[in-house]
Amino acid sequence: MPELPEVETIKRDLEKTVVGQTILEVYVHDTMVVRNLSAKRFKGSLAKQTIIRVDRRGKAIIFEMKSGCFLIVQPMMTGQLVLGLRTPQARVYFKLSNGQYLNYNDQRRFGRLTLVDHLSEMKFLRTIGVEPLSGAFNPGWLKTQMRFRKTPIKNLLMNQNFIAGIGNIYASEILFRCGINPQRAAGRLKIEEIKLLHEQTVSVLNEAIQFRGSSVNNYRDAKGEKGHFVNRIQVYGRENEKCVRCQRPIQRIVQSGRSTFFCKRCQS
DNA sequence: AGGTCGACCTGGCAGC
DNA sequence: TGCTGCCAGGTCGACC
Repeated sequence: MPELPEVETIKRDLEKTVVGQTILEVYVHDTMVVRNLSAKRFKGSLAKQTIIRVDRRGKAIIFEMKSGCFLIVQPMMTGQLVLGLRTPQARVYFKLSNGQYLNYNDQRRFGRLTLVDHLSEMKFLRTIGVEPLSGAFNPGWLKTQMRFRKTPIKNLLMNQNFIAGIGNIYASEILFRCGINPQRAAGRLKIEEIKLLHEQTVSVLNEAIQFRGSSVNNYRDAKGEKGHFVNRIQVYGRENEKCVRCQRPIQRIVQSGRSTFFCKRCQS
């Protein structure tokens, strides 16, 4: 599912269309995706609400309502927020005052929609780490925070309480561009490597946003379209294919239960 | 506290 | 054609 660039793409598209719209009706076809309230209260609380702002934190999209409450959407692996006509597979959909529907689709049903009065009610938002595209994420901060961390650098990049928004695809891509082996202990990186890691994290994420994200499986943006960054992915999902730099086969290993793709020769 | 693992779900695909 | 096992972009709670 979507990582930071995909969620940011959805957020920017939605922002243009839904800000100022009023939710006329809410339909909950699958109560499982609404976690903290009954479907009835969820519908009752959101009906007639006007959306005044759309935001993103890590891989979550946040809708702020005029009354002051917030709808947080975590698409997880297969969640999609698609504007337009009603989609038959929608788990939840919102009828907007401009006549459009905002559909929440989610094949695997891992995703969740949460309604709160204060963002701090959500543990996910209380503990989430630094936004990698903000000024707070810089080489000095990274150096201090990485010291003494024994976990492999790839795991640390994916730790949402450390940096917000990097998932399995971009973690592999960032490390390939840096020439850093994903199994290295985070605390053992040299200062030049930390600077490179910072620089490549920012540039990979920005480039992916520019290309409207990656579509590896069923990611779709708010218009229901695929992203184009998939054509620029150099290692993720390319086990046994030739490394673009040295032509040797890309390796796949498993770290904390997740696949990691890298080039043994180019990443040390 | 830091770190790892299994559970949560559905569906596509490879192999038999 | 079926069946089985494996795999998938994330997060949480339980455990060491």
